[in-house]
Amino acid sequence: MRLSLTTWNINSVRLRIDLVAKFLKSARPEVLCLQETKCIDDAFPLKRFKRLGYEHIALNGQKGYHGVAIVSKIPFESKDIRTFCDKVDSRHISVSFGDKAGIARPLVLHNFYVPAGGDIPDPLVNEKFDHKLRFLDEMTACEPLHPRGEDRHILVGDLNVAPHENDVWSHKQLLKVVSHTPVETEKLKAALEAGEWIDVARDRIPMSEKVYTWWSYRSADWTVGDRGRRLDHIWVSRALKDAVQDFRILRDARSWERPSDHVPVTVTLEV
DNA sequence: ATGGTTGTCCTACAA
Repeated sequence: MRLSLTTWNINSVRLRIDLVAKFLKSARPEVLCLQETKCIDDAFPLKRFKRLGYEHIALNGQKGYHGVAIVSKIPFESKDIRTFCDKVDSRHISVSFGDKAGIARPLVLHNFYVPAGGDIPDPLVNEKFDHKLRFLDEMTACEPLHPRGEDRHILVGDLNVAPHENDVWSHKQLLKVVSHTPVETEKLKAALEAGEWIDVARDRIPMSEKVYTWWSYRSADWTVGDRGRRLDHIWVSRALKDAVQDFRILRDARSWERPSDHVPVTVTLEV
């Protein structure tokens, strides 16, 4: 069975529901993981997704900020929500796929929205950066994020860290910019290694090649200088490494009308 | 150059 799965920080699902519909109609992934939905669950555009054929929906929203969702064409067995750093922020949701979807060996999917961390990369002065670092530490320590043996787990989301030199437009110029500071990149790599995850983008694309999924709104023309960062990630457990058939970043979506600053990132697996 | 833009929801705040 082909399972295509997209992660996309949508920066308000209500404002951009037409862009989401446009994407789903053309790409038709089985599963879409959204971050920064920015609405309470009662305000989520459920009917629109159902009309598009995405009838199975798991929500963890909050008013105005953050918010994650998983919308799916195939049914899931169970849903789980975790909290981090003793906050009620909506930054995680997970589901598992199994018999109901015709999948014999279970698949567990985690969708994350890691704190952005504010502007100043010093945890002593900037509480938001401190929160981000503690959040990453908790991810590393979180036992359910340590798939072992034949466990088939997928972790996606806006992790708000660009871990490698070629995950940013200028390694040198971004070393003191939140998202690419050594303390963050080391903590993200620690989380990856603790779970023995495969970073699908870097498993498929040579380290020497620039790869971005986000371009700031704070420039008149996002294409000038191609000043992007790779903040959105898809990780799979080792048991799924050879199941990966395709990986793509829909860069074009950054040019759509009233776009999100992030673009959809899709993996296709043979499960 | 130390700016710049966007979204939520009403005034700053988070990203």
